Amino acid sequence: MMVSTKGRYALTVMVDIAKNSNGEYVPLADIARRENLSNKYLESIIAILIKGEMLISLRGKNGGYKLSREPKDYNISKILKLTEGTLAPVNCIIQDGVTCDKAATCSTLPLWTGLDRVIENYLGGITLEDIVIGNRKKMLGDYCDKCSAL
Amino acid sequence: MMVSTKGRYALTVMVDIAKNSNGEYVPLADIARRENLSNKYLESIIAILIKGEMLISLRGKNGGYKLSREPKDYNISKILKLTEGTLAPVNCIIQDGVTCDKAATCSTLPLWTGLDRVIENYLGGITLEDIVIGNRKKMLGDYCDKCSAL
DNA sequence: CAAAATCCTACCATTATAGCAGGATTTTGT
DNA sequence: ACAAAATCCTGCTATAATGGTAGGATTTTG
Ligand code: FES
Ligand code: FES
Repeated sequence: MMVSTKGRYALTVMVDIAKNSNGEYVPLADIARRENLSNKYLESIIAILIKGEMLISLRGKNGGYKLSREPKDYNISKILKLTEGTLAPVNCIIQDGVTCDKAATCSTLPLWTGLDRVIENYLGGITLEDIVIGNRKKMLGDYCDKCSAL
Repeated sequence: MMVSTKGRYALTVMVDIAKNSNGEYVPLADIARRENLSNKYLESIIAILIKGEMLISLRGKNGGYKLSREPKDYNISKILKLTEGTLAPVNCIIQDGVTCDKAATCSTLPLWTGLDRVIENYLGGITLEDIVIGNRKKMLGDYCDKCSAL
């Protein structure tokens, strides 16, 4: 599994806030109830999103969380990398680079590098807005005969 | 991490045998020495490859392992799925289908489905031969302006 | 000043990962 | 016949990651 519940719930939270905040702060309890997720677990995930400046928080009464920008200005790849640490398909590849002593002679490395690029290109090309409005064409694509990646 | 050492080593083994067998059976110890991997761990991984009919084994003196077909007839996606169990990027998606009670109303599901397809299309389009001969163009690709997935 | 809400620190159970050990079995070459 | 070479099988183990939980401190509003 490449994306754990942490990353998945993080994205769910972002989508929930995008849909339910009208410039207002959305309380954690509301999100947890709507998405049927653990209050406490969400709290720890949201903390990461705040440190990564994906969300803005406000304490106290009428507080909660809201987006720091427009949905169209969020890139899914960045949201997932923030929470998951990396989206690299193998340990030989870390964010922006290769870390493997066998890299110089490894014949499978180009495969992993290629896979990493395909994933990054896909997720990097989709925005939070695409998910909110349900842009199925962009997410599910239609067939591309040139590179057969979609 | 989407592909653990199990899948990575499995692929390494396949490539090693493809390169070093000339129709002969290749002994485990030789593979482990060449690839600098644990004898015993490889043994357990190779057992999976045999059950999945990726390799043929022969016991006793002059025994070892060899490919069950031509390198060009192995699809990387299948090799990795066999050893990893699944390549699905999230738990909501299992081999050939969706398993999530929220699937019907989930707005992020199309994203995961799309990602799954992109991965499957990439890995499914590359063969063991591509890796053995170092077909960098196919693995690393050149830019596709239509779907931007490579 | 109380209620509503986030923030912070620490803990914990379960599962997956990455192996290791030892002996049983099969086959070949002499 | 028999020893050497090799796979096969069963079971074990240490470490890390996952998926949470608990409890209280702090901040803000009405
Ligand atoms: S084993 Fe790490 S790059 Fe190939
Ligand atoms: S949470 Fe499983 S499909 Fe969206």
